[in-house]
Amino acid sequence: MPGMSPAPARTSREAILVAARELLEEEGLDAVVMSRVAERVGVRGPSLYKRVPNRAALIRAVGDAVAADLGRVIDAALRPGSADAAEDIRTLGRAYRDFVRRNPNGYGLLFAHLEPELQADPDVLADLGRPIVATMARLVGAAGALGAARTFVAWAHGFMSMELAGSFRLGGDVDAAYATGIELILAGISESANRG
Amino acid sequence: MPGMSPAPARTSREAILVAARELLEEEGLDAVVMSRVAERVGVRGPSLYKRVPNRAALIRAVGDAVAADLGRVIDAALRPGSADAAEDIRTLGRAYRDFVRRNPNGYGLLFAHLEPELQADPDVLADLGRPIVATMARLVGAAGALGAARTFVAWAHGFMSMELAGSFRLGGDVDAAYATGIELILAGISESANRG
DNA sequence: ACCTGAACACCGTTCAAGT
DNA sequence: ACCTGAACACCGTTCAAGT
Repeated sequence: MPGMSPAPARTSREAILVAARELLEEEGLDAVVMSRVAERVGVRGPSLYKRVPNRAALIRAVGDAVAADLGRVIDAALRPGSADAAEDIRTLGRAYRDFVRRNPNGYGLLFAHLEPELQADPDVLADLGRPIVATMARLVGAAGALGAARTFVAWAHGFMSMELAGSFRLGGDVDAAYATGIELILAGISESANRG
Repeated sequence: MPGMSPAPARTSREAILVAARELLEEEGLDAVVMSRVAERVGVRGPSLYKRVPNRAALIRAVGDAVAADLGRVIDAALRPGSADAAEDIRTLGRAYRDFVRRNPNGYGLLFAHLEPELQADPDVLADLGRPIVATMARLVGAAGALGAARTFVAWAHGFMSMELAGSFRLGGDVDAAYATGIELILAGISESANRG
């Protein structure tokens, strides 16, 4: 028949991304091996290169997908019209932690310091911050919003980074420390806003 | 002569660690390749296995060395007898950032989420926190010290993690954001301490 | 148009043979 | 006792040949 390909596609870029992300979460970044990804989607290693340029690009694309999911989580927590911005930040803090614990290795990809060619699109990451800045603006005004958002995000990210790395080894309740941290940051934010 | 080795050592574990750390800082973790480390110390790849069990152990040892250096930086900033604990925390915050910027890839090793076999000794990392908790105890009392230290360290680590990853892309002055963050955290700490 | 096996380069690691 | 080249397994990537 005219228009019929001599060899129909047996997989898709989407299936490859899903397989790579599963492998990442199940066994870590080292397990994301081209031949293993290929096996999961039913082809051989070399066939992947029809859909992705190379392994680094595949991993970057997985990071972009994780970032997109995280963006949806952030947007769901922050309703622009809500009356209580501080409560939105609390909701965001909890949702953020839930997301990271459900996607630990994918999240690790977003802020991995190493090997820039594996890094997700920086513009996508920057966009994650915008709704948080907007919510902070409702809390402390436009002038202090960026600084407040950066402090909150740095704290939340640092906390999760350390929790995932198993760095909380001095005892105490980690759940409680997270809740305390949110309140401490919120207190510091309103304190700083009142002073300046 | 009796007691003389048939083949004298041409390198040392220490030299290997130094070479690996240099390579890490100069070109990143992927550049820490056994044959390249060996070249720097004047032997061939297989000879390294007389001094270190394997690449993962070598990288863990580099991480331990970085952690030890960071520990000295922390101890230098926090003088147990000083009158002003809040000022000690400010000093620590600045010293911490300076250290991370001088050792970006080494620091990245300490909190890399990926590949647990590359992770530095968790007990060594935990010890880094003890003097910080002690300083916080002077600031807010023993009860809130651990929570305050965790919030501060999570923020500082998160900030540096994001700065290294190039995640601050919404404009503004990053130096100022760091200084603001320290004050915000300190304000939140005293606020929380006064309340509870 | 896509898939495959063969091939190549690169790297971690082992080991027998040298000194 | 340590060093080395050869060898092996594994992986990313390319490519000629199939359909």
